[in-house]
Amino acid sequence: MALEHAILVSLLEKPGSGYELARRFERSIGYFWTATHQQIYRVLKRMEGDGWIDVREVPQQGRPDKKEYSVAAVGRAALSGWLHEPIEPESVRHDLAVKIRGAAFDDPAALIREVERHHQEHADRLAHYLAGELRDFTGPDAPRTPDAGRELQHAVLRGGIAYERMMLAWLDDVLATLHRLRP
Amino acid sequence: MALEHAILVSLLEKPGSGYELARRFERSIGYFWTATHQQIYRVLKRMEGDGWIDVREVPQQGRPDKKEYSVAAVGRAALSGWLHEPIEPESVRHDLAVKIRGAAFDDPAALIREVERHHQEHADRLAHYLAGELRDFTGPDAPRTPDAGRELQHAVLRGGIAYERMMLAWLDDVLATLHRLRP
DNA sequence: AGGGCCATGTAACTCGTTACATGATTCC
DNA sequence: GGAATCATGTAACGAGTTACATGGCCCT
Repeated sequence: MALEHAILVSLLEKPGSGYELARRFERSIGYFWTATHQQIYRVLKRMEGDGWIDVREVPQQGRPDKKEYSVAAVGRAALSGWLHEPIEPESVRHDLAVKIRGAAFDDPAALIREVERHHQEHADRLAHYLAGELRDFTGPDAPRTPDAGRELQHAVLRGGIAYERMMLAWLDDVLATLHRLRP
Repeated sequence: MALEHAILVSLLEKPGSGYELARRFERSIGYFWTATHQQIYRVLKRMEGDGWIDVREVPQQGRPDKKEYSVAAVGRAALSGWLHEPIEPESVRHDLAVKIRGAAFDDPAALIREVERHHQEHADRLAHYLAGELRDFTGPDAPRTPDAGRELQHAVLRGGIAYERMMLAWLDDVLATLHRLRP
């Protein structure tokens, strides 16, 4: 539902091709929304058909030509409309929680490795976000000029950081529980 | 991908009908997985066809008859297999984060109401989880006998609690940011 | 008489994932 | 020579959402 809106926001921040959008969804946008290039190309087609975005063919040397998309007036209006209508808080989906409750009917100790893997993955993500924060917001090379857009991006990033820290603490808790259950 | 496994876990904890499963997915299971009754009935059909679960028609008085499902040996094996294969940590999806970044191209102050609504909703969920924790795990009426299944359920619930607390703190942060950006 | 709960489902649609496909350039 | 990056897509399938449908019981 919100993929088209996420694309609009990203294109407003900076116009770009489907490929570039896919890369952004792997990086900065990735900590609150994910999408593959297949999905993105499909949605871009539809958005173009609906007049939400404009395309510009950009010939390039040494690499394939690309289509650069930018937000049209209709798209901006669509985004504004969406921003003003209320949405429901997301419901969470945690495969791992299903596994943890399922472990009661299997071998709980066998889950330890899996939980440790997840712990590592979240630690990596946290490190990545913290590096980004230092680079773009709190480090010495970060811009000092006040900018609403940057402030809001930073607030979202802080959300990603808080999420990863919470997950790490909880996974520690789960690991302790699993160890306690061992014979 | 994990809905069928979530159903298996729930049916192992206690057999029940599609309707009862739907209710559980609104309550206890709801803090790590959601599903509507339409989805559940569809998947139950498939699982029954695959021999994962057994059905028993239960005639009732004063209410419609129901089909009580329980996990068959094949289903137990399927769950065990799934528990032993690694899964990737979930990627997050946050509509609200899209909105916050989008607010830079609209009126940031208009988002305050929306963020406050989400704050309220998460506060409600937290209160609900804490009440459940007191009732089932930490209160005076909670069972005292050591039980691996209960320990694991409690660990998952602590995850839900940690998540809601994190969200509340982050939404406070976002609100402060939005107020700071006001003229 | 009307609303809510119990109980089961079908149908249509959108969204997301996985696999397949192509082709040039750059770097090691 | 082979892998990685840039760049765009199609096709098939599985998962999730929304709307519609039925019908009896219980309570006010």
